[in-house]
Amino acid sequence: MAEVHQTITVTLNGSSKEVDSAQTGEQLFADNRNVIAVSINGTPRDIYTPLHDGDTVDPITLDSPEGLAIMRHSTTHVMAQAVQDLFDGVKLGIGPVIDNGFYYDFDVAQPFTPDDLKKIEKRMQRIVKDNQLFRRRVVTEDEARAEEKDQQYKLELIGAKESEIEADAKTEVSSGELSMYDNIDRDGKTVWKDLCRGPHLPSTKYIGAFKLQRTAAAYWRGDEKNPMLQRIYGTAWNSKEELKDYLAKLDEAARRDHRKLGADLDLFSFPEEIGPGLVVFHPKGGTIINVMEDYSRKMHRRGGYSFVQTPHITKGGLYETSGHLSWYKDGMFPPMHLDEEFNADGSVKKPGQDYYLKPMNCPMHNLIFASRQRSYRELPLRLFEFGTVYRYEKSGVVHGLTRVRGLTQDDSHIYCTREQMKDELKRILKFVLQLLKDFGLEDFYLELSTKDEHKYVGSDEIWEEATRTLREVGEESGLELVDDPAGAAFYGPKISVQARDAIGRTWQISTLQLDFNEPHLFGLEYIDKDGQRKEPVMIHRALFGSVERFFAILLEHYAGAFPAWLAPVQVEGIAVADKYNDYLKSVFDDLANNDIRGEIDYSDDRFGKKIRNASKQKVPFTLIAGEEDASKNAVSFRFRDGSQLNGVAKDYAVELISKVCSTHEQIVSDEDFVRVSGYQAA
RNA sequence: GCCGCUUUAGCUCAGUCGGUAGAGCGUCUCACUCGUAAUGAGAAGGUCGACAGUUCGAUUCUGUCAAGCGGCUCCA
Repeated sequence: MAEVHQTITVTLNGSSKEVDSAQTGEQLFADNRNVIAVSINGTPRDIYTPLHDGDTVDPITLDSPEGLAIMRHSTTHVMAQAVQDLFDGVKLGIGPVIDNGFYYDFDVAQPFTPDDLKKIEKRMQRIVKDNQLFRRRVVTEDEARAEEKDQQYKLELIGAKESEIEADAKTEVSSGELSMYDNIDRDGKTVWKDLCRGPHLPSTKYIGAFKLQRTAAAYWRGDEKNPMLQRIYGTAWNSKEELKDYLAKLDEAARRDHRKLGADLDLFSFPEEIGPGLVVFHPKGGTIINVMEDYSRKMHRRGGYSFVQTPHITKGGLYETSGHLSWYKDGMFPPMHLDEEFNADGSVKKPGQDYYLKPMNCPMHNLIFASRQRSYRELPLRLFEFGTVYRYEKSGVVHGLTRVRGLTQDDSHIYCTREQMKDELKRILKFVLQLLKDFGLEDFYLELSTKDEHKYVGSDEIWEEATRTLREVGEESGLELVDDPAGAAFYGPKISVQARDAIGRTWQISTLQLDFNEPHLFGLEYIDKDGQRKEPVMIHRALFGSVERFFAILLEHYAGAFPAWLAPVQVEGIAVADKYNDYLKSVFDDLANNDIRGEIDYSDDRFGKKIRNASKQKVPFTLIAGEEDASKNAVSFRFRDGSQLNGVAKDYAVELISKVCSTHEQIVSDEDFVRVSGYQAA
């Protein structure tokens, strides 16, 4: 077939350009070897994709986010090829790009071993070295079926409607047409092929540095009724340095793991005798929890909240009314059946009662609201409690302090009128952000979770109003607002506050949920100005979320080096020799009288060892006393970075420490200390 | 709950090709009394996760269970 050359006009770098119709991105951007694909009218395509008159064409370079994703996706193809080379009868699932890397799901006879991963990685290196071309080939549905006849999972995707395809699977079959990608070796032979939407790199040589990280199992299409496939996770970067940096970041995250720090710093444990997901806080962890709760109580007192207290168990009827029993029965501990009595013939004389551990505080707060007639003058009524709840989390999901079976929520339910609700929500959001900032988190964004069509109660109108109100509050906050479709609880939409920690990870922390349903289910009402009974609106909110989880987040955020106000031991005392212990004790008595948490190391370790221990325990301030200090009635400070402030008069030292511990400042050096305390040299 | 891996002293980990175990740190004791990240010596500490099975004999092999880890699903 003879090629018909004609001149077409494309928009390139914002200006029109006339080019030969045989030209593709490959020729247009030939001078920049970093261009590995093109964006045609906003859609990423392979670099050799034919252009048409009127197209807007932009280069996609390897170092752009799109380019990096294309490189990672091409790497998963290489991985799949390596796996099929090395193992027989492998069926392919899907192989999408994820944050920082990629995965591919395989149906194999035997799960992969760490050794297998090494072999696969080696094979991948060879494929990359071979410099195979990635070539796209459009196929009809019938052709695709014929080519993938042994690949049951691909066949399923070929048959699926666009709307039935999960986000991750769209890398394979979305965009209206089906295509196969062939890997072609130097001899022009197709050595491997995969059903894929693309785009891909021009060839494997553009693949930078990659590493296979771990294997895991995953249900086909994320459904636990489907077969389990073996997933291999990998990460890929444009250079060895970037890969190294990324792996270092993972190491840093592992170093901060709250489970490890919790043991190292003697903060908490999960005794096997108690059961999975049930934590005990040791004295130091308990101290931190107390400081957190005390501060939170103080802020809530100032914020116009009323403190309530409710029991840990209840008759089941309460959760039937709220709907939790029908929605979350599997997530609740099974009931205790009490007070059942039988007749002599074995028949039931008295049916008895089912009592449940409470999974939620809201129904109990509703009963407090309903305990007497309420006036509009009382609204907004803000009930607050550190409420401990128990949830029967499935065995495989329990994880450190972030997913437990017993947890304490800093839970509040706010009852207000529809007119008040928007202002109240804004007020709460402000309150939340202030509190989180006081704990040292600074970088936030919001997520708006909307109705799950398969899991909700109440009318569409109510959901719309609630969602619209939350969206307005979110938008007016000035923070970034991200949508989370179908993420809401069954009773109402929510805004959650996401915070970035010291190493850039995001955590969902506070939630604000708007609920028009529960007040109705519980028949809550107040008497309005006009004497009419009206239904209040209810706002559910937790700021820490769970105290345990927030504790874990802080622990990881600070890597165990808490600012002084939160630190379990604020000051460690180390005498240069035993004979100065009594002198040091007099300083620590003064500190204790000023509510400073101090501890003297009376062990018979040597001085250097005591310094090392205090340092490993990440105590903010170490006070040292030896001959030089005692003779001058002074002490010497040592800070976390090893810097010092020597010969500070004893009383002045106590004053300075009291002052800095009343702030929320993070102090790591003598300079920080001088700045925050206002220290003046004598 | 599902898939895979793991479980040896308080912690981190060696080890036994089936004949009931060892180090470092920590703990305790003694000596040392020392000025900024590990003083020295000694001692205690383990039914080798639990229960079955195979075996003359099981920490080791097999099975079941439990707990932990990495994921999946779930998360009011």
